[in-house]
Amino acid sequence: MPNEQKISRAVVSRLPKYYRYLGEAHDQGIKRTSSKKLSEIMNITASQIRQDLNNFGSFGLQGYGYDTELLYNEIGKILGLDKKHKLILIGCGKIGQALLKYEYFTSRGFTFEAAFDKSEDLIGTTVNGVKIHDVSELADYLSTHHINIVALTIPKGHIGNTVDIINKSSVQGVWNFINMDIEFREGIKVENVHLMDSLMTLSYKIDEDEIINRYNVTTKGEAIK
Amino acid sequence: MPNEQKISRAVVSRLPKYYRYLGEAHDQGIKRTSSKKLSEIMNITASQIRQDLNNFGSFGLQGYGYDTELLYNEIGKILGLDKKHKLILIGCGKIGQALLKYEYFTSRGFTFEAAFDKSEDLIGTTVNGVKIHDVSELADYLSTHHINIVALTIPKGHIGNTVDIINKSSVQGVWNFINMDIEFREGIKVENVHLMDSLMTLSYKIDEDEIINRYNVTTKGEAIK
DNA sequence: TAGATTGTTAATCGATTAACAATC
DNA sequence: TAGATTGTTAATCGATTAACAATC
Repeated sequence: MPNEQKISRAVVSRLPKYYRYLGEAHDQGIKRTSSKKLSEIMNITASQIRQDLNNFGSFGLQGYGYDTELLYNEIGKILGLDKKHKLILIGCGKIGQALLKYEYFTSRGFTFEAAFDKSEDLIGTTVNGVKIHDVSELADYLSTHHINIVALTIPKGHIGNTVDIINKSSVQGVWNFINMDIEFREGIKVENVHLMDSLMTLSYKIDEDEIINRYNVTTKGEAIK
Repeated sequence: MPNEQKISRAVVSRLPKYYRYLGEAHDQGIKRTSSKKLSEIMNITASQIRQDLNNFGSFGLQGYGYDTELLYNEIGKILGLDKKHKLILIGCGKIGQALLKYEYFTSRGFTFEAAFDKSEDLIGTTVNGVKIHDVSELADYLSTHHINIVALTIPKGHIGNTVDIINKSSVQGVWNFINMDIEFREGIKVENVHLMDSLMTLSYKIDEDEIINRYNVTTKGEAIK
């Protein structure tokens, strides 16, 4: 609150990657690492790694480097993985069910407490131990259970009053798989997974050289010569 | 080739977003727009929008703005959406099947030609009209069919020689849902969907203020006063 | 001790924002 | 014509890289 010095999104986006590589190193029994060693396996400069870490503290030792496990755990704490996170799922289509079944989330402290759908065929059934409720019970559920994160996996056209219900709850974050940007109330953090955007980006990359050339030649005089 | 002036990743990541908003405006019958109007609905500065577009050409008219449909189509072309893309799916779990069923991909020219899995229960069946083959036929399939993009949705531990097979094929891009960074041969473009990273990022955002405070107080002297 | 590597400051590079002439 | 808005150049801001003193 006093020192509201935000960390840049570029840094934050690298944290899970550090966590992943440190976890692998730790699993391989590597007790000690350094910004130089990490930079080689991660394709990030050693300087950037040290700068990134220094946003949060000093975790290394001069002349030695970093203790793999210690750094792994520290980054885990920065990412909030030392806490339990309670999730609910709204929308139990294929993607939603995939999330319910992905054990890796549970092992990192993210557990689905309930799921919601409007399909009669799904309501009352259970996926990986998680019960699917009628979505009409959503507002009531959220007012009687403390939930940290909502995973939103309903089709774009079926949102209805879901956003309102979430805004009136004490939910802290929304993991949004719907292919649109949704504004929630102040205080609710949003992380988007826009699959269509991702696929379009891949399509762009594939033809990038050709595309740049096309537009350079067409529109920029000097590019012809 | 002559003017290999790469476009920054920051710009590229905004292109699908422009495409999305322009598509919505077009659907609403809005014939004409401007960097100012777009900036208001997209929370991007007008200046940045104009800079981004100018990487590819001049699509507007002074004093007028942009023709919604024209700009929509131009960005579509930049993203390669004027071409057909043939995909195959490797790994027919829940996420894979979700991809097979998502009609929006097809409507943008991305079609799944075949799917592969190792489960006896799935081989020979069909999901949304796409036949599931034995993964042992993958190398043979890729050598006899021209495929642009591979969607990789197998569990981390079951990769086997899949990467080798892809590297030996003429595939242009890999849409990777496996929670690890995979190096493919030169020329194959990769787009990652790291769901665990995404969820960790959300977890970070939720506790961001607290985390920054914790580390500031602990490690930075001046933050205490 | 000599070598290694951090934490951190300074330099560079790149991306975003501002400004404005051109012109519809 | 007057007003609007582009395309583009210049200014600013922020992120990355380089350098190095501190020190294990």
